[in-house]
Amino acid sequence: MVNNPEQIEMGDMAGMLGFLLRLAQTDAYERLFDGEALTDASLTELSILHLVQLNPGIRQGVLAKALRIKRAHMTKIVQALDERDLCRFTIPAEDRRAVQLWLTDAGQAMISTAWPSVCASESRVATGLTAPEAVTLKRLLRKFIGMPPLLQPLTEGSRR
Amino acid sequence: MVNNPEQIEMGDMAGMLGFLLRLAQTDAYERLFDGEALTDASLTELSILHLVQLNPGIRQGVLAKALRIKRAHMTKIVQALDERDLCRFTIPAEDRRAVQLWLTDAGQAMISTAWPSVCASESRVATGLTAPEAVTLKRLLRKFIGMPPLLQPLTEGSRR
DNA sequence: TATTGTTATACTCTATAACTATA
DNA sequence: TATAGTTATAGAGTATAACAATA
Repeated sequence: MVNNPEQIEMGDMAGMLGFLLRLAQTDAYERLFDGEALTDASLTELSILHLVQLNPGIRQGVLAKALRIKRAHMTKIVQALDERDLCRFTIPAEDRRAVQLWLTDAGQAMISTAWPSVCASESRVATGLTAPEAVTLKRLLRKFIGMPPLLQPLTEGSRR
Repeated sequence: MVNNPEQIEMGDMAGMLGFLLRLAQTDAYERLFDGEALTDASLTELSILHLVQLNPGIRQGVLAKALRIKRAHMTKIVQALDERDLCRFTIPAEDRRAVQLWLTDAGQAMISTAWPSVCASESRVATGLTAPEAVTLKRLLRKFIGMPPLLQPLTEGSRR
C-alpha cells in the first residue's frame, strides 16, 4: 500500500511557487500515459511535430524558445526526427543562417494518429481539481509564462 | 534584443495542463537566483537540508516521496551530503531497513544562513502575477499535488 | 512476499563554450 | 559585432532493474 501515513512538515516550501510547480510538473508527467509508454516518439518529439504541423516552416530557434529547449539540444532532437524521416529542414534565402522545419508525409501521418491519444491522456491529468479550478489554474499558468490568454475558452482547436 | 516577434500557434498545447506546468517550472527556475549561482549546495540539497531541519530523524524514503526524487537518486544525494559533513544517518532499532536523517552542526549552520536567501529569491519568482493571483495559483497547485491546504494563509485574519 | 535502501547502467536534459556561417 | 545554428563535453536528473537486508 502506498498511503502516506507520515505527515511531514514542509515549512516554507509549502508556500514556494517554484517548488509547487516542480512537484506539480512531476505529478502531471507521472499521470500522463499512466503506465503506457510512448513507443514511436517521446512527448517532446510529439510536441515538436504538433507545432511544426501547425506552424509549417517555423524556425528551429523559435520552436526552441517556445518549448524552453536549449538550442544545442534542439539541434539533436531535430536531427533525430530528420533521420527518422519525420521532418525536413530548409534554409530560407532571406536569412541563410536560419533553419525552417517542415513535416514529411510520414511525419504528418505519425502526428495525426499519435496526437489524439496525447490529448486524451492529457485531459486526464487534472484529476483532483474541479473543472473550473483546472480552467483557473491553466489561465494563471499562461499568465505566469507570458502566453497570450485563450480567446475561445474550451471547445475545439482554434484557427486563424 | 530578445523580443518575441514571432507569434506562434500553440494549438492544443495552450490548453494542456502538463505542458503549461513544464513551461512554468522552467521559467520559475530561470527566475530563481537570476544569474547568481548557488555555490555551496544545489537547490535540491538545500531543500533536503531544510526538510531534515524541520523533520529531524525523517526517513530517507519519506523525504524522497515528498520531493518526488527516486530512491536510487536520493541515496546518492544523501551520500554526498554525508561526505560533506552536512548530515548524518542512523538505523532505527524498530525497523532496521530504514535510514533516519539528521543535520550535523555544520548542516544546521549552512542551512540557517543559506535558506533565507532561497526564500528571498523565491519570493521574486511570481513576477507578472498579482498577489491574489499568486495565492490562488499556489492554492490550486497544492490541491493538484495533494498537499494539505495552508491553514493560515499568510497574514492574520484567516478562518476556515 | 513485500519493503527499504543500494548499486549499476543507460538515457535524457541541461549548461557551457568554442566554432561556422551568415547578417 | 551580433545572431542562428552546430559540435563537443561535463554534469544533473531520470528510469530501470538486480540485489541485500529486513519485515
